[in-house]
Amino acid sequence: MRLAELSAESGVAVATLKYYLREGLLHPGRTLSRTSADYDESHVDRVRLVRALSEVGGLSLATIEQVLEVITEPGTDRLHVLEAAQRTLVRAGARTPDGADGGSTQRVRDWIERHGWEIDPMDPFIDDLARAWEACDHAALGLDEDRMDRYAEHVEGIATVDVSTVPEDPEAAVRHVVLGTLLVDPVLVALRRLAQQHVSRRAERVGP
Amino acid sequence: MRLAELSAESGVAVATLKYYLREGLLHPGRTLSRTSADYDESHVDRVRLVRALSEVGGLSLATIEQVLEVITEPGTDRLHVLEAAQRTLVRAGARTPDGADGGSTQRVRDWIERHGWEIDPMDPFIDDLARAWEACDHAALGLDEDRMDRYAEHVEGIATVDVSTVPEDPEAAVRHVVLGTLLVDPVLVALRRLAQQHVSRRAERVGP
DNA sequence: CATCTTGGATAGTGGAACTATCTCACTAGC
DNA sequence: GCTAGTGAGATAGTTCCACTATCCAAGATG
Repeated sequence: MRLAELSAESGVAVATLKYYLREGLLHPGRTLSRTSADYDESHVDRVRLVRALSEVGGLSLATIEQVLEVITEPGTDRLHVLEAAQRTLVRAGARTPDGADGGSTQRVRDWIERHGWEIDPMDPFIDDLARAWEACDHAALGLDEDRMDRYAEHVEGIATVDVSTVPEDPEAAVRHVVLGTLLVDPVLVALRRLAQQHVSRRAERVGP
Repeated sequence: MRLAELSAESGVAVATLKYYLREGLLHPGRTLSRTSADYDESHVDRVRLVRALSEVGGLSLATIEQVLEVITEPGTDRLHVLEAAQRTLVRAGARTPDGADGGSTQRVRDWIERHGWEIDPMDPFIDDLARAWEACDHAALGLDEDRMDRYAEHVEGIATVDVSTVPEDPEAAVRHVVLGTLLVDPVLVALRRLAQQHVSRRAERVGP
């Protein structure tokens, strides 16, 4: 198919597709002549994935490029699947260069240990959690360790579902973990809003 | 305190604080003379909140302005606390103007009904969920209704914790719900990453 | 053959979030 | 009192990002 057809198929403007080609987000089509190239289903899929990561996942195009690099690159050996995926996710989530201060990071490490989770103490998501927790503190939301325990219990259930659905094939696994993490996040966020509605409505009916 | 002190206290550049003042994100200090104004703790808190919503929550300054408007505005009556909060959150989460197509929205409505949640069929988060779910479909992540049920079960637990921690006072409640939703999202996202690590490591030790 | 597309290259646009400069009143030190 | 320096406010400029519009030459189309 030609670029204009790819545009029609994916709903993305031709000029934008050219831009994606330039930026390396979209692999070039098979050049037929100086004025025509052939694109196939893989291009449609790719464009849709880029749009999904951008619009639903909220990632920047630069980040998307890195994500694509990892999930399309073969040669990840079986043992390091999750490791590779996590490394990608770390870079995908990188927001500000400045980390949380040492104190709040230590609080997270302590909490993890007390909670009984087996996590590498240098895991970069510890820093993310520390920053997010700290922000809740400043806003006086009363997010204490007890409430964190209760959240963690439910999140562990979610993670169990996540892990149980990872395919055997190592290459598919990296793709699944990376995309499953990035794209399911918004699903869970929306579910949380809906569940809050349901729960509070139920409480209202039962309560006063 | 003077603007320079507020800057030192909050770690935000003076020029940026001036910009926030111009944009109405920061309430003006008490003007002492043509060349000095007095800022207090409320300003420090406000700046930290803006930074938290921006850096941790990933909101745009325009959105933050709307959020601040709602949580600082008094006069929300007791009954409409959650409604007001949800309306704010809808606007806070608004990304792209185009919604999901009718089919995938209907699937979400059907799923909600089968799942037994009591949700307004016109709730705007249904559209968010539809879009996010659709994106997972395109990526072939195998997110079927069964897996959605399992996610929902755990998310309901999270929402129960959320609702149980909302304060009685209606004004405090709006603030708590809005900020608690926006700022705790990143906490849960980070927790999910860590929990995946923990769960998969545990599975590895038990399994092959 | 004349016209219309197409792919590729280059430059321009608009919005967001700052940042730098300028002016002028005020204040502190002498 | 006088001068040097600082702070507040206003204005204009910068940087980055994600596109978008224009141009051109080669090739397809009628």
